[in-house]
Amino acid sequence: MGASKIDIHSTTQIEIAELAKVLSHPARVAILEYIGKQNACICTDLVEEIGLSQPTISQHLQVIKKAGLLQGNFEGKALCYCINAKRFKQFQQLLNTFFNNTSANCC
Amino acid sequence: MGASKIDIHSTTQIEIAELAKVLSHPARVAILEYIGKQNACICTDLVEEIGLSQPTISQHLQVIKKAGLLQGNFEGKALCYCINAKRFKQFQQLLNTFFNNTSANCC
DNA sequence: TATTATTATCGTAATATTGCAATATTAAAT
DNA sequence: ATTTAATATTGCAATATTACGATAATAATA
Repeated sequence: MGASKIDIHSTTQIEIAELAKVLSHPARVAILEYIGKQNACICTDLVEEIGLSQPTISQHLQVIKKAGLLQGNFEGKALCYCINAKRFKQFQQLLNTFFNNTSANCC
Repeated sequence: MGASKIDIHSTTQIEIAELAKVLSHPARVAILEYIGKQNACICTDLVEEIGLSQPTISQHLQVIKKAGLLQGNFEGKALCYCINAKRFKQFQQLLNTFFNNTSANCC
């Protein structure tokens, strides 16, 4: 096969996986860190900041965007990327709930 | 290409990505949830619990193990899987540090 | 309107992931 | 020592991801 059998899992499990996938590549971690560090919204220099080609950065941005973690102006020149704080917080809470419900109680 | 250019990223970024990759598949989220829910260490019925074949479950367990999130007895019969609480906590803290350092301050 | 700077998309290649059937390995029990 | 129950490994097919060059699209500016 190869494709995931997502139909056998709960919606929460799927959402955790979808969001975790965003952080599952160091470039996307770096992109989020960089955008978060900037006070301004103009994030055009990600390419030389991260060290990957412009199409690759754009592709990574799509992944982050698709998960709802970015907001702003996405077309044409003078882009404005910034983190969707609400969704970002939601992500953090989802993970912390998972962590706290999954603590080990043996060994 | 296809392979990741991991050499251009910080060790923290790589570690976040490696750990996030564990949660980037709903089956692995489900496995961790199930093992965490058990009070005992014997977790042999993952196959029918999750709904994937035994080799597939085993493969997912390797991924979780490789990231250091499981501990116990890994060979032969009478397995004893449980969550490595220390590493698990470390994972949670790593993510929370990332989240707290990456909050949005524009838009 | 033409230019320019910036981002997105397309096409393609290399690698990784996901899944399972078949088989091998392991360790306890008979 | 054989059997048995449980997990790991191998081999393979299908799909997904990662990366980049070339090109298209976008919107502000000259």
